[in-house]
Amino acid sequence: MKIIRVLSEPNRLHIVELLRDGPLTVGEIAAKLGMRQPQASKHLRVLSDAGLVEVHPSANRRFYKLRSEPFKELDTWLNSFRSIWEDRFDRLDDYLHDIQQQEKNQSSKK
Amino acid sequence: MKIIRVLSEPNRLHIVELLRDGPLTVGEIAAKLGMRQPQASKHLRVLSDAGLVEVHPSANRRFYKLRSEPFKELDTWLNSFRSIWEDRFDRLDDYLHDIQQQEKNQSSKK
DNA sequence: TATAAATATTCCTTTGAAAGAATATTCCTT
DNA sequence: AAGGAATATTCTTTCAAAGGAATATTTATA
Repeated sequence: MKIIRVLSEPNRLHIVELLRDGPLTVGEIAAKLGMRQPQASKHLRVLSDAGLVEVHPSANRRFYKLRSEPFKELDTWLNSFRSIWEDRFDRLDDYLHDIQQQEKNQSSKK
Repeated sequence: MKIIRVLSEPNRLHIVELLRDGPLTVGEIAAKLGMRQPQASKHLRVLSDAGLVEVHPSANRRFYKLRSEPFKELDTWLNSFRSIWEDRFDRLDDYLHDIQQQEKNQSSKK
């Protein structure tokens, strides 16, 4: 789950969202994000090391493009939580409520 | 997308995965993760501030439980990247699957 | 080949967040 | 009311990672 750690940096999240619409060069990314080129390169290095992007050199420039695997992985992980928001979990509230009642009764029992 | 920044800390990711199986108290979490109680409390504070968990006090203890909204939000965000890893052939299947999910959600919403 | 454009790397400084330790708070039990 | 268990908070220290600035590298073109 490297993707989460890597995307926790706001600029990198932004870069990934830019690349959602297609590959871009370093310069284009730097310009769109209002950052200097070295910073863009550094963030792209981190993204590349984590496997989130791949590079396609073209003449002078380098196009960065999203890779799918990390997103698939995140999707799989997220799916393991799906039962939580499909509201099968609400009876746990009742369970906790029962616990509270039991303890209340015990304490007032003597 | 606070959820990504909050889950970038490994211990917090671990806590969330523990809570996937149901609510736990601070002490239980600290024990299972081999960390000291104050650290557990501090991480839970961060998770709580970000809306990832909610608290259910019960006598001496406090049960922490996952909230669904941030996960839904992450799911929505992730879906905006789905075209990247599921091109042309699978599109129809995904569309149908999404429709089914939507109907499921609607019916459980009431 | 020299120069310019695009990109990468290195070094240094700064900053934010996590850990550690001690203490405070809350609530139950006796 | 006192003591104890569970949890929260505060303060300090530590450390990794991001930014800034300068420079190196690569590739194209004159």
